[in-house]
Amino acid sequence: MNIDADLFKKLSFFTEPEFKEELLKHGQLASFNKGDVIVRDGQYVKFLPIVLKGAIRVYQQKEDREILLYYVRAEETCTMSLAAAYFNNQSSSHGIVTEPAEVLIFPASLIDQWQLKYPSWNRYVMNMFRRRYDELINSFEGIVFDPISVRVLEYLQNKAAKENSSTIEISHQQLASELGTTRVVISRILKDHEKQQKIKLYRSRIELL
Amino acid sequence: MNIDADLFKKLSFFTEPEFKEELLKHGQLASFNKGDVIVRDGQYVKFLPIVLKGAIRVYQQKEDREILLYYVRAEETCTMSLAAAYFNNQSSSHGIVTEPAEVLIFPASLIDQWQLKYPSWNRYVMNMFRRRYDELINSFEGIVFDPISVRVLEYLQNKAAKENSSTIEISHQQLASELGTTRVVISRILKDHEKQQKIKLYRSRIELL
DNA sequence: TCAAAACGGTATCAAAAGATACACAAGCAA
DNA sequence: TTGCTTGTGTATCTTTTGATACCGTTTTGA
Repeated sequence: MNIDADLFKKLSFFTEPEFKEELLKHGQLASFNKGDVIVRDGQYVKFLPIVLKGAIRVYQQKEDREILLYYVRAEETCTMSLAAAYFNNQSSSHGIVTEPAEVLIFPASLIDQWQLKYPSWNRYVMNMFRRRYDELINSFEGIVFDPISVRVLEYLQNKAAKENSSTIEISHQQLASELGTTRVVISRILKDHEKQQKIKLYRSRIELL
Repeated sequence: MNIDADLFKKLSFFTEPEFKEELLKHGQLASFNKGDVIVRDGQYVKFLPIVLKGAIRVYQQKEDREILLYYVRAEETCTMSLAAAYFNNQSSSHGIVTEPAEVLIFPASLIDQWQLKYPSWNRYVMNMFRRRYDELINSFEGIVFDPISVRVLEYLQNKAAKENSSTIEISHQQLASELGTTRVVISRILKDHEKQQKIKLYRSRIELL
C-alpha cells in the first residue's frame, strides 16, 4: 500500500503542505486485527493514533460494568489518548479494535508543536473534542429521558443508517454492553419490538422493518 | 478595582508576557448578578468568557427537563462557548449566573490566534476540555451505576466540601433539577437519610452530620 | 463427533423510580 | 391581615428495570 497517496485522500482537512510533510515523516502506519488492544487503563500514552480505517472501541471499566465512551473511526482520533498524551498522564480508558483497523501513529511529543504551527490541526483537535462531548451529552440524554426500549431502537436505526443496511449483525449480549444494561432486558425488549413488527430477529442478526 | 493586579493573580497560568498584554488589551471586565443570562440556546457566541469570580450554570434544555452540564467557576472558561465561538456556531446551551460573577470577556476572533501563539493558552484549553469531559463521564457513571439516594448524598458532600461548610442552602426542587429527577423523589430520599441520621433537614437548608 | 460455549426465550420476583394527589407550613407582598 | 407563592411531607399506584433461574438451540473447536 502506498502510504502517501492514500494518506492525503483520507486526511485532506490537514491543509498545510509542511504539515503534510511532517505527517509523512513522523507517522507510522500500523495495522490491527479485531480484538487487538490499543490502550489499556493505567498505561502512559506515548503515541497519538489517527484512524484511517476500521474502528476502535474506547470505554472505561469500573468494577464489573463498563461505560462506552465512543468509537474512533476513519479520520478520527481518540480524544482521551490525545489529552492523556498531551499531559503525559496515564490513560483512564481501554481501547480495543472492533473492526480491523489501519492507524497512523505519531509520537505524543509532537502535539505541542503542531498546536502552535498548524491551524488545521488546531481545528481538527477542537472539532474532535466538540464531537466527543456532544456524543456523550447525547448518550446522557438518552439515559436520563428515554426508556431502554427506545434507546435500543435508536441504536439499531443509527447503526443501520451508518452501515447503509437494514440488517445489523449483533448479539443481544453485545447490545446490552453498548447500552449499559443486561442481556435479559435486551432480549425481552427486542421480542416486544418484534411482536410490534418493528424488527425481525435472527441469531446474532436483527432486521429493521 | 484594579484589573491588572487582580487579573494576573487569578490567571497566573497564562505565562507569556505578550499574552498578558493581549489579555489586558482585549479583555473587558463585566459583572453579573445572580440570575443574569450569559448565553441562550440558539445565540451566536461572539465573546469568550473567563470567569474570575462567582459561578455560571451551563445546561441544556430539552422539552420540559434539563441537563446540567457544568458550572463555570473562577479561572475556568465555558468549553461549550469556546467551541461554539471557535466554529462560529450557535450555542446549544444556556448559561445563567448562579453566584454573582466577575467575568473577563474576549472577542471570539482572538481564539484562533492565541492557539498559534501561546502555549499556555493551548494548555489551558486542553485542560478545560479534559476536565469537562471527565466531569460528564462522572455524572454519567453516577446515573448508570448509583441509585439516586447515593447520588444525593454525594452531591451534598461534594458541595459541602467545596463551600467548606456542613450546611447547604438548597431547596428540594433545586436538588431535583441538579440531579435530573423530581421533587417528590428527593424529598422522600432526604427524609430517609434524615431518619438514618446522616443529615438534618430545615427549610431550604440541609445539614450534614 | 461430541462437548463446551455462545445465543436466545421466558417466567418469576423484587427494587427503584416516577406520577399524582393532597395537606400543611413558612415567607412574602399588597 | 390576607392571600399568594414556595417549600416540604407523605400516601398510593404504576411502570421500568434488574436479578435469578432454567431451558432449548446453534455454533465451534478439540
